[in-house]
Amino acid sequence: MNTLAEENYLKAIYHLSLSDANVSTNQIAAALNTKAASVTDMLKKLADKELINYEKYQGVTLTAVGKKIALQIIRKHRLWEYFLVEKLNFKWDEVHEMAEEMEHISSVELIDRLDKFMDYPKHDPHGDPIPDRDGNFKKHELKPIASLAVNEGGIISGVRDHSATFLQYLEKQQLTIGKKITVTEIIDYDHSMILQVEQTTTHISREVAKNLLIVI
Amino acid sequence: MNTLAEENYLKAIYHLSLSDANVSTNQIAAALNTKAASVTDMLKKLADKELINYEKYQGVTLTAVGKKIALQIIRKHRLWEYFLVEKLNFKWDEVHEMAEEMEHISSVELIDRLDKFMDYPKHDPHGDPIPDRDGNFKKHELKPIASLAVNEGGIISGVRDHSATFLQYLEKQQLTIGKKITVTEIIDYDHSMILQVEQTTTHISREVAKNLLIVI
DNA sequence: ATTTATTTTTAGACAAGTCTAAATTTTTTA
DNA sequence: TAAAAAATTTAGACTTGTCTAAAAATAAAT
Repeated sequence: MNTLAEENYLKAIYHLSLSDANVSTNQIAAALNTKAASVTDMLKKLADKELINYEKYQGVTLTAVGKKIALQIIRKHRLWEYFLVEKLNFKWDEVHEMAEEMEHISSVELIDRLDKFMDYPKHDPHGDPIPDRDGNFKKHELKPIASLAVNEGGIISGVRDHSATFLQYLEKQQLTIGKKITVTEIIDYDHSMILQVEQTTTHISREVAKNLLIVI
Repeated sequence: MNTLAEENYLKAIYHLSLSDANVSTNQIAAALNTKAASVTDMLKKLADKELINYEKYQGVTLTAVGKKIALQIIRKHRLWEYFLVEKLNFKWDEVHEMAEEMEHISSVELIDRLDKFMDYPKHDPHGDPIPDRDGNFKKHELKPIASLAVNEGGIISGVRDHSATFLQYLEKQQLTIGKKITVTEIIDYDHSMILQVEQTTTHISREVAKNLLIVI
């Protein structure tokens, strides 16, 4: 199998390649809190194992095999997050670090049984889709609240920022997954938005509106 | 915290020190499938961290701190084994390897919540006691069936050999935790024993009788 | 009580993964 | 399009944990 470091690189490359097809050395270094020189060393090893396509100075993409491994790790991460929240009653801002460790437990049988135990959840506590055992998942169309006009709305279904502070803020404002929201006003000056959230009214900054995702 | 290797050494030393107060380099090497030279290196590191008492050529004992860490790891191992068997329906001979990985998940809060989720089990699927969060557990008096005389008996409550092949054999013979057994005959020639196990009669070798433990 | 055998430690080496500093390539900008 | 800036790679070093081979210490045996 692959080492812990290799798994973390593949996962980071996968996530980064969602926004940029070609992932750069510096992007990876930033994501993994390491130095560009270290990344270059590892990229060579991953290329030798044919898990990434790598040309010096040109950035990387995952091979089919590399992508599959990355998706298995993400599957494990998200299933464990679901377990921690739904079975052990952790809050959604508390589970990331633990899942970072748990995603490296190797047994496939274990994760399939965990999936069954929880009745095959489709999304983790932050709304991110959980790939099935073959790495497939359907990405529903998420858009940031910031992209809405007045009187438009939808169901809160995901976040772009997964930091604990952002999640805690949302929790406090009751802006959690599943809530129905409608934009009632957009302030010209700073593009902040006033939302109708079920019974109540909330005022959010553009920063927040950009990081909170809905499905229409 | 401690590295994975350090944790495995502490755990191995703990287990070995149950039979020998002073644990030798070679015993540790055998337990961890490594070489004596590697063990010596690690013993120096653990001694520097004051997790073991180590005098060259004299073997080692755990310090109070080292023992506490070892017991936390064993607590985690056994709770995860219980989870795998009771919640995910694995068989008792399938869980050891998975728990070997899971025992290194660091969060104490996680393991305490897992403990609560399962309603504070006292024993793992093999009958071994699960230490509480402070490392305490009461060891009930287990004795091998081999030590019994005719007409004596008890409740199967543990195993000395944790290998999958032994556990599978016991499963097939219905010699599982909780079963009440009585010795009906001991064969002089090979010290094998005939047992009454609930409704049925089973013949076991001395080898098996030495590795199957009961409480009277 | 020496010699022999066993156990343990030391010395030196290696792989994985990381780092800093310097060199090289690519990109940007004037 | 040449010079400056930014990004990337190379070179060499360090740590952790492991190994083999040789040396040293302890235990066993004649």
